[in-house]
Amino acid sequence: MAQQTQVSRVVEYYHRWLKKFPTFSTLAKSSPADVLREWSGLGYNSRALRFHQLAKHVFSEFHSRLPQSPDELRHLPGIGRYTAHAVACFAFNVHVPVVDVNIRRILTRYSTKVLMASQMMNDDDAWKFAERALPKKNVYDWNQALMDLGGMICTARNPNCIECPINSSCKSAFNKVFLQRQVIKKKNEPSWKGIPRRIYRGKILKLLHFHSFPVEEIAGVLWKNYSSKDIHWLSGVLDTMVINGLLIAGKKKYSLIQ
DNA sequence: AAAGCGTGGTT
DNA sequence: TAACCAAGCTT
Repeated sequence: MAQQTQVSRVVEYYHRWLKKFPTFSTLAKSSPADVLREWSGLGYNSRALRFHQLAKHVFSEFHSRLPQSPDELRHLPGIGRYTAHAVACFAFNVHVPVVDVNIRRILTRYSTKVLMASQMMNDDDAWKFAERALPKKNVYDWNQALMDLGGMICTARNPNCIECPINSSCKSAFNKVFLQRQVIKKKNEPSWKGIPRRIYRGKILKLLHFHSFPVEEIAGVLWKNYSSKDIHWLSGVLDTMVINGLLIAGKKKYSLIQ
């Protein structure tokens, strides 16, 4: 849930989720529709489907027990390098580093001498650094502390170097030029009628929470009036969502997978 | 391997 | 207020 999402926003979903799906078994036996409805509002809906897939896999193949090593965890759907290490460390107290966006930012700032480009250290370098810096004991606390430092002090914008416990050895402490502003890169994300496609996808998914609709009715909800080109574009979006496993296409209607 | 993915709070 | 940002991952 916390992938690319603030923990503060996750907390309530986390508790609701565990109440509804207390075990891998219950999650595995639920429908994608249930899972997506419960996830609604958190964003990145594919994560919910992958979590569902993960639960099915862990339930049927691993007797509802997660593996404890990052290498094994990594094979599971939705589990990448970060999450594998985070679960290993925080759930099973395995002696491994963790590199999330906060820690990568800290490591970058801490070790960067050249302040021209406010580029983040590349992922492999960050992981090597984190591995090398890992203490012999209390790795759980170490990783938590770094993430908290990144979240509360060494923030992306306006880091509070004055209160930072490592400001005396940090290469970019108090350096405004470097710390002020992050890289400005434009996404140029796909859009239609000036609205990003992901916004449509979110609306569509929510619209289909409890009813199935044909393309025309979905279009009617999205736009006051629409053309055949709009229908064509929308059909493409819906088909992609079907491919993504978010929807199924019936004879005439689209719906969640019950 | 760069693009694409949700949403809501902050600056 | 438009742009940035967030316990990343998949294709």
